[in-house]
Amino acid sequence: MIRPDHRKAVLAECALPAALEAVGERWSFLILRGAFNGLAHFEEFQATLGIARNILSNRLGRLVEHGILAREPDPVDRRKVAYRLTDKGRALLPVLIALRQWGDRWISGMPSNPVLVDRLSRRPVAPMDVRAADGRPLELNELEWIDRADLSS
Amino acid sequence: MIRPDHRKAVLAECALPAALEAVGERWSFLILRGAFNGLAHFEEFQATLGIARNILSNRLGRLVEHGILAREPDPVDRRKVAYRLTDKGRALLPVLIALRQWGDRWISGMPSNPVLVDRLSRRPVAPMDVRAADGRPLELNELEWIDRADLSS
DNA sequence: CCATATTAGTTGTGGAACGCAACCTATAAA
DNA sequence: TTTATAGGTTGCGTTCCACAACTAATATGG
Repeated sequence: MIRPDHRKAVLAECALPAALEAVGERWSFLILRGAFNGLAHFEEFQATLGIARNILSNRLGRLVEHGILAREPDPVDRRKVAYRLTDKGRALLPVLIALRQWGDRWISGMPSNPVLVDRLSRRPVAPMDVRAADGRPLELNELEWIDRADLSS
Repeated sequence: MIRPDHRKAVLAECALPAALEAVGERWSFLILRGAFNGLAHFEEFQATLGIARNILSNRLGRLVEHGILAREPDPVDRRKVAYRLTDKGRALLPVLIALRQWGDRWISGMPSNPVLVDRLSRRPVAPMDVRAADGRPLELNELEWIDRADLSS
Protein backbone atom coordinates (compact mmCIF):
# COMPACT_ATOMS: atom_id res chain seq x y z
CA MET A 1 0.00 0.00 0.00
CA ILE A 2 1.14 3.51 -0.86
CA ARG A 3 1.70 5.75 2.15
CA PRO A 4 -1.41 7.96 2.55
CA ASP A 5 0.54 11.21 2.64
CA HIS A 6 2.12 10.34 -0.68
CA ARG A 7 -1.00 9.13 -2.38
CA LYS A 8 -2.05 12.36 -3.98
CA ALA A 9 1.41 13.25 -5.27
CA VAL A 10 1.86 9.73 -6.52
CA LEU A 11 -1.42 9.53 -8.37
CA ALA A 12 -0.51 12.74 -10.16
CA GLU A 13 2.37 10.96 -11.91
CA CYS A 14 -0.01 8.55 -13.56
CA ALA A 15 -0.53 8.61 -17.32
CA LEU A 16 -4.20 7.74 -16.96
CA PRO A 17 -5.50 11.35 -16.88
CA ALA A 18 -3.50 12.20 -20.01
CA ALA A 19 -4.74 9.09 -21.77
CA LEU A 20 -8.32 9.92 -20.88
CA GLU A 21 -7.83 13.44 -22.13
CA ALA A 22 -7.04 11.96 -25.55
CA VAL A 23 -9.64 9.19 -25.80
CA GLY A 24 -11.94 9.60 -22.80
CA GLU A 25 -14.68 11.70 -24.33
CA ARG A 26 -18.01 10.32 -25.35
CA TRP A 27 -17.91 8.51 -28.73
CA SER A 28 -14.11 8.39 -28.98
CA PHE A 29 -13.86 4.70 -28.20
CA LEU A 30 -16.74 3.85 -30.50
CA ILE A 31 -15.13 5.80 -33.33
CA LEU A 32 -11.93 3.85 -32.73
CA ARG A 33 -13.80 0.57 -32.68
CA GLY A 34 -15.24 1.56 -36.05
CA ALA A 35 -11.79 2.38 -37.37
CA PHE A 36 -10.49 -1.00 -36.20
CA ASN A 37 -13.38 -2.59 -38.09
CA GLY A 38 -12.54 -0.86 -41.33
CA LEU A 39 -14.53 2.36 -41.21
CA ALA A 40 -12.60 5.26 -42.71
CA HIS A 41 -14.96 7.94 -44.06
CA PHE A 42 -17.05 10.58 -42.33
CA GLU A 43 -20.34 9.30 -43.71
CA GLU A 44 -19.45 5.73 -42.79
CA PHE A 45 -18.84 6.65 -39.16
CA GLN A 46 -21.94 8.79 -39.09
CA ALA A 47 -24.28 6.20 -40.57
CA THR A 48 -22.80 3.29 -38.62
CA LEU A 49 -22.63 4.91 -35.20
CA GLY A 50 -25.58 7.29 -35.49
CA ILE A 51 -23.48 10.06 -33.97
CA ALA A 52 -24.40 13.71 -34.53
CA ARG A 53 -22.40 15.21 -37.40
CA ASN A 54 -20.97 18.14 -35.45
CA ILE A 55 -19.81 15.86 -32.65
CA LEU A 56 -18.30 13.41 -35.12
CA SER A 57 -16.48 16.28 -36.78
CA ASN A 58 -15.15 17.44 -33.43
CA ARG A 59 -14.05 13.94 -32.31
CA LEU A 60 -12.32 13.10 -35.58
CA GLY A 61 -10.49 16.42 -35.34
CA ARG A 62 -9.40 15.73 -31.78
CA LEU A 63 -8.24 12.21 -32.55
CA VAL A 64 -6.25 13.59 -35.49
CA GLU A 65 -4.75 16.31 -33.26
CA HIS A 66 -3.67 13.62 -30.81
CA GLY A 67 -2.08 11.60 -33.60
CA ILE A 68 -4.44 8.67 -33.10
CA LEU A 69 -6.05 8.98 -36.52
CA ALA A 70 -4.51 10.37 -39.70
CA ARG A 71 -6.61 12.49 -42.05
CA GLU A 72 -5.88 11.36 -45.58
CA PRO A 73 -7.62 13.18 -48.45
CA ASP A 74 -8.40 10.80 -51.30
CA PRO A 75 -6.17 11.66 -54.29
CA VAL A 76 -8.62 10.42 -56.93
CA ASP A 77 -11.94 11.67 -55.50
CA ARG A 78 -11.17 14.96 -53.84
CA ARG A 79 -14.46 15.00 -51.94
CA LYS A 80 -13.42 12.04 -49.89
CA VAL A 81 -11.28 11.99 -46.77
CA ALA A 82 -10.07 8.78 -45.16
CA TYR A 83 -9.45 8.67 -41.42
CA ARG A 84 -7.00 5.87 -40.68
CA LEU A 85 -5.44 4.58 -37.49
CA THR A 86 -1.85 5.56 -36.86
CA ASP A 87 0.55 3.32 -34.94
CA LYS A 88 -0.44 5.26 -31.83
CA GLY A 89 -4.08 4.55 -32.59
CA ARG A 90 -3.48 0.88 -33.35
CA ALA A 91 -1.70 0.60 -30.00
CA LEU A 92 -5.08 1.15 -28.35
CA LEU A 93 -6.35 -2.25 -29.46
CA PRO A 94 -5.50 -3.94 -26.12
CA VAL A 95 -7.55 -1.31 -24.30
CA LEU A 96 -10.48 -1.77 -26.62
CA ILE A 97 -10.37 -5.55 -26.43
CA ALA A 98 -10.00 -5.56 -22.66
CA LEU A 99 -13.00 -3.28 -22.25
CA ARG A 100 -15.09 -5.28 -24.70
CA GLN A 101 -14.20 -8.56 -23.01
CA TRP A 102 -15.18 -7.04 -19.67
CA GLY A 103 -18.54 -6.06 -21.12
CA ASP A 104 -18.99 -9.54 -22.58
CA ARG A 105 -18.26 -11.20 -19.26
CA TRP A 106 -19.91 -8.81 -16.78
CA ILE A 107 -22.68 -7.03 -18.67
CA SER A 108 -23.99 -8.76 -21.77
CA GLY A 109 -22.97 -12.25 -20.66
CA MET A 110 -22.13 -13.37 -24.19
CA PRO A 111 -19.31 -12.83 -26.69
CA SER A 112 -19.59 -9.76 -28.89
CA ASN A 113 -19.83 -9.75 -32.63
CA PRO A 114 -17.67 -9.50 -34.69
CA VAL A 115 -15.11 -11.72 -32.99
CA LEU A 116 -11.42 -10.94 -33.10
CA VAL A 117 -9.61 -14.13 -34.10
CA ASP A 118 -6.08 -15.30 -34.64
CA ARG A 119 -5.75 -15.57 -38.43
CA LEU A 120 -3.94 -18.88 -38.23
CA SER A 121 -6.07 -20.86 -35.82
CA ARG A 122 -9.21 -18.84 -36.57
CA ARG A 123 -10.03 -19.08 -32.89
CA PRO A 124 -10.99 -16.08 -30.71
CA VAL A 125 -8.17 -14.30 -28.97
CA ALA A 126 -7.51 -15.14 -25.32
CA PRO A 127 -8.96 -13.11 -22.44
CA MET A 128 -6.73 -10.14 -21.69
CA ASP A 129 -5.02 -10.47 -18.36
CA VAL A 130 -2.22 -8.93 -16.38
CA ARG A 131 1.00 -10.92 -16.58
CA ALA A 132 4.36 -10.93 -14.86
CA ALA A 133 7.47 -10.01 -16.82
CA ASP A 134 8.03 -13.73 -17.51
CA GLY A 135 4.55 -14.08 -19.03
CA ARG A 136 2.91 -15.85 -16.10
CA PRO A 137 -0.73 -14.65 -15.63
CA LEU A 138 -1.19 -12.93 -12.28
CA GLU A 139 -4.11 -13.03 -9.88
CA LEU A 140 -5.06 -9.88 -7.98
CA ASN A 141 -3.49 -11.05 -4.73
CA GLU A 142 -0.18 -11.49 -6.53
CA LEU A 143 -0.14 -7.81 -7.47
CA GLU A 144 1.17 -4.85 -5.53
CA TRP A 145 1.54 -1.13 -6.17
CA ILE A 146 4.95 0.24 -5.28
CA ASP A 147 6.65 3.58 -5.68
CA ARG A 148 8.93 3.70 -8.69
CA ALA A 149 11.80 4.77 -6.43
CA ASP A 150 11.46 1.45 -4.59
CA LEU A 151 11.86 -0.65 -7.75
CA SER A 152 14.59 -3.23 -7.29
CA SER A 153 15.48 -2.88 -11.00
CA MET B 1 -13.11 -7.62 -43.43
CA ILE B 2 -16.78 -7.52 -42.46
CA ARG B 3 -19.19 -7.14 -45.35
CA PRO B 4 -20.15 -3.45 -45.58
CA ASP B 5 -23.88 -4.12 -45.62
CA HIS B 6 -23.56 -6.07 -42.39
CA ARG B 7 -21.31 -3.65 -40.59
CA LYS B 8 -23.95 -1.64 -38.81
CA ALA B 9 -25.93 -4.64 -37.61
CA VAL B 10 -22.76 -6.35 -36.53
CA LEU B 11 -21.39 -3.42 -34.57
CA ALA B 12 -24.64 -3.25 -32.66
CA GLU B 13 -23.91 -6.65 -31.09
CA CYS B 14 -20.77 -5.33 -29.46
CA ALA B 15 -20.54 -5.02 -25.69
CA LEU B 16 -18.46 -1.87 -25.95
CA PRO B 17 -21.41 0.59 -25.80
CA ALA B 18 -22.78 -1.14 -22.72
CA ALA B 19 -19.37 -1.14 -21.06
CA LEU B 20 -18.94 2.56 -21.79
CA GLU B 21 -22.39 3.24 -20.38
CA ALA B 22 -21.14 1.81 -17.09
CA VAL B 23 -17.64 3.29 -16.86
CA GLY B 24 -17.33 5.74 -19.77
CA GLU B 25 -18.31 8.96 -18.03
CA ARG B 26 -15.83 11.56 -16.94
CA TRP B 27 -14.04 10.66 -13.67
CA SER B 28 -15.23 7.05 -13.56
CA PHE B 29 -11.87 5.59 -14.55
CA LEU B 30 -10.00 7.88 -12.18
CA ILE B 31 -12.29 6.89 -9.32
CA LEU B 32 -11.58 3.25 -10.13
CA ARG B 33 -7.86 3.89 -10.29
CA GLY B 34 -8.17 5.42 -6.81
CA ALA B 35 -10.09 2.40 -5.57
CA PHE B 36 -7.41 0.06 -6.95
CA ASN B 37 -4.86 2.15 -5.07
CA GLY B 38 -6.65 1.78 -1.77
CA LEU B 39 -8.99 4.77 -1.65
CA ALA B 40 -12.33 3.88 -0.10
CA HIS B 41 -13.94 6.96 1.48
CA PHE B 42 -15.79 9.89 -0.05
CA GLU B 43 -13.42 12.48 1.40
CA GLU B 44 -10.39 10.47 0.25
CA PHE B 45 -11.60 10.39 -3.35
CA GLN B 46 -12.56 14.05 -3.19
CA ALA B 47 -9.26 15.27 -1.79
CA THR B 48 -7.11 12.99 -3.94
CA LEU B 49 -8.83 13.55 -7.27
CA GLY B 50 -10.04 17.12 -6.76
CA ILE B 51 -13.42 16.17 -8.19
CA ALA B 52 -16.51 18.26 -7.39
CA ARG B 53 -18.48 16.76 -4.53
CA ASN B 54 -21.80 16.51 -6.34
CA ILE B 55 -20.18 14.79 -9.31
CA LEU B 56 -18.30 12.40 -7.04
CA SER B 57 -21.56 11.59 -5.28
CA ASN B 58 -23.21 10.91 -8.63
CA ARG B 59 -20.35 8.73 -9.94
CA LEU B 60 -20.04 6.65 -6.79
CA GLY B 61 -23.79 6.10 -6.93
CA ARG B 62 -23.65 5.01 -10.56
CA LEU B 63 -20.71 2.67 -10.00
CA VAL B 64 -22.59 1.14 -7.07
CA GLU B 65 -25.74 0.77 -9.21
CA HIS B 66 -23.68 -1.03 -11.83
CA GLY B 67 -22.23 -3.37 -9.21
CA ILE B 68 -18.69 -2.13 -9.77
CA LEU B 69 -18.29 -0.67 -6.29
CA ALA B 70 -20.02 -1.80 -3.10
CA ARG B 71 -21.20 0.78 -0.57
CA GLU B 72 -20.26 -0.48 2.87
CA PRO B 73 -21.28 1.61 5.89
CA ASP B 74 -18.68 1.37 8.64
CA PRO B 75 -20.17 -0.60 11.56
CA VAL B 76 -18.08 1.12 14.24
CA ASP B 77 -18.11 4.74 13.02
CA ARG B 78 -21.53 5.30 11.53
CA ARG B 79 -20.47 8.48 9.75
CA LYS B 80 -18.14 6.57 7.49
CA VAL B 81 -18.95 4.72 4.29
CA ALA B 82 -16.41 2.59 2.46
CA TYR B 83 -16.66 2.16 -1.30
CA ARG B 84 -14.91 -1.06 -2.27
CA LEU B 85 -14.35 -2.80 -5.57
CA THR B 86 -16.52 -5.81 -6.26
CA ASP B 87 -15.34 -8.74 -8.38
CA LYS B 88 -16.91 -6.97 -11.36
CA GLY B 89 -14.94 -3.86 -10.52
CA ARG B 90 -11.70 -5.72 -9.96
CA ALA B 91 -12.17 -7.32 -13.38
CA LEU B 92 -11.59 -3.88 -14.89
CA LEU B 93 -7.92 -3.92 -13.91
CA PRO B 94 -6.73 -5.13 -17.35
CA VAL B 95 -8.56 -2.21 -18.98
CA LEU B 96 -7.02 0.27 -16.58
CA ILE B 97 -3.53 -1.14 -16.95
CA ALA B 98 -3.78 -1.29 -20.73
CA LEU B 99 -4.88 2.32 -20.92
CA ARG B 100 -2.21 3.47 -18.50
CA GLN B 101 0.49 1.59 -20.38
CA TRP B 102 -0.70 3.18 -23.62
CA GLY B 103 -0.40 6.61 -21.99
CA ASP B 104 3.07 5.76 -20.69
CA ARG B 105 4.26 4.67 -24.11
CA TRP B 106 2.50 7.16 -26.41
CA ILE B 107 1.86 10.29 -24.35
CA SER B 108 4.04 10.76 -21.30
CA GLY B 109 6.92 8.65 -22.63
CA MET B 110 7.81 7.30 -19.21
CA PRO B 111 6.41 4.74 -16.76
CA SER B 112 3.69 5.94 -14.40
CA ASN B 113 3.91 5.99 -10.65
CA PRO B 114 2.99 3.94 -8.66
CA VAL B 115 4.13 0.85 -10.55
CA LEU B 116 2.11 -2.34 -10.54
CA VAL B 117 4.51 -5.18 -9.76
CA ASP B 118 4.40 -8.93 -9.39
CA ARG B 119 4.68 -9.51 -5.65
CA LEU B 120 7.16 -12.36 -6.08
CA SER B 121 9.67 -10.92 -8.51
CA ARG B 122 8.89 -7.32 -7.52
CA ARG B 123 9.26 -6.43 -11.19
CA PRO B 124 6.70 -4.40 -13.19
CA VAL B 125 3.98 -6.34 -14.93
CA ALA B 126 4.42 -7.07 -18.64
CA PRO B 127 2.93 -4.86 -21.35
CA MET B 128 -0.67 -5.88 -22.04
CA ASP B 129 -1.07 -7.44 -25.43
CA VAL B 130 -3.55 -9.43 -27.44
CA ARG B 131 -2.77 -13.14 -27.46
CA ALA B 132 -4.00 -16.20 -29.29
CA ALA B 133 -5.86 -18.91 -27.39
CA ASP B 134 -2.56 -20.74 -26.92
CA GLY B 135 -0.96 -17.71 -25.28
CA ARG B 136 1.15 -16.61 -28.25
CA PRO B 137 1.28 -12.77 -28.54
CA LEU B 138 -0.29 -11.57 -31.77
CA GLU B 139 0.72 -8.74 -34.08
CA LEU B 140 -1.97 -6.70 -35.78
CA ASN B 141 -1.51 -8.40 -39.12
CA GLU B 142 -2.19 -11.76 -37.47
CA LEU B 143 -5.62 -10.57 -36.34
CA GLU B 144 -8.91 -10.65 -38.18
CA TRP B 145 -12.51 -9.76 -37.37
CA ILE B 146 -15.01 -12.43 -38.32
CA ASP B 147 -18.72 -12.89 -37.81
CA ARG B 148 -19.51 -15.15 -34.89
CA ALA B 149 -21.58 -17.33 -37.19
CA ASP B 150 -18.41 -18.07 -39.18
CA LEU B 151 -16.47 -19.35 -36.16
CA SER B 152 -15.00 -22.77 -36.92
CA SER B 153 -15.45 -23.97 -33.30
C1' DC C 1 -22.26 22.15 -70.14
C1' DC C 2 -25.76 22.06 -66.82
C1' DA C 3 -28.49 19.81 -63.26
C1' DT C 4 -28.17 16.66 -59.61
C1' DA C 5 -25.98 13.76 -56.19
C1' DT C 6 -22.27 12.92 -53.00
C1' DT C 7 -18.96 13.97 -49.35
C1' DA C 8 -17.56 16.43 -45.60
C1' DG C 9 -18.36 19.35 -43.04
C1' DT C 10 -20.63 24.13 -40.25
C1' DT C 11 -24.29 26.75 -37.80
C1' DG C 12 -28.09 27.55 -34.66
C1' DT C 13 -30.75 26.18 -30.87
C1' DG C 14 -32.24 23.71 -26.81
C1' DG C 15 -31.22 20.35 -23.22
C1' DA C 16 -28.01 17.61 -20.41
C1' DA C 17 -23.83 17.25 -17.95
C1' DC C 18 -20.29 19.42 -15.32
C1' DG C 19 -17.71 22.61 -11.91
C1' DC C 20 -17.86 25.56 -7.93
C1' DA C 21 -19.25 27.23 -3.62
C1' DA C 22 -22.34 27.14 0.01
C1' DC C 23 -25.14 24.69 2.86
C1' DC C 24 -27.10 20.60 5.54
C1' DT C 25 -27.52 16.22 8.51
C1' DA C 26 -25.89 12.69 11.34
C1' DT C 27 -22.49 11.12 14.16
C1' DA C 28 -18.29 11.22 16.92
C1' DA C 29 -14.74 13.51 19.81
C1' DA C 30 -13.13 16.96 23.25
C1' DT D 1 -22.44 20.46 25.20
C1' DT D 2 -19.83 22.62 21.97
C1' DT D 3 -16.90 21.51 18.06
C1' DA D 4 -15.13 18.66 14.34
C1' DT D 5 -15.74 15.10 10.86
C1' DA D 6 -17.93 12.39 7.11
C1' DG D 7 -20.91 12.24 3.51
C1' DG D 8 -23.54 14.19 1.19
C1' DT D 9 -27.36 18.05 -1.30
C1' DT D 10 -28.69 22.54 -3.49
C1' DG D 11 -28.34 26.54 -6.53
C1' DC D 12 -26.24 28.59 -10.25
C1' DG D 13 -23.38 29.51 -14.17
C1' DT D 14 -20.63 27.29 -17.88
C1' DT D 15 -19.50 23.81 -21.07
C1' DC D 16 -20.69 19.82 -23.68
C1' DC D 17 -23.90 17.25 -26.48
C1' DA D 18 -27.99 16.12 -29.75
C1' DC D 19 -30.86 17.34 -33.56
C1' DA D 20 -31.99 19.61 -37.65
C1' DA D 21 -30.96 22.67 -41.20
C1' DC D 22 -27.76 24.63 -44.11
C1' DT D 23 -23.26 25.16 -46.97
C1' DA D 24 -19.01 24.37 -50.02
C1' DA D 25 -16.52 21.62 -53.01
C1' DT D 26 -16.35 18.07 -56.03
C1' DA D 27 -18.07 14.36 -58.95
C1' DT D 28 -21.55 12.22 -62.09
C1' DG D 29 -25.23 11.67 -65.62
C1' DG D 30 -27.77 13.49 -69.42
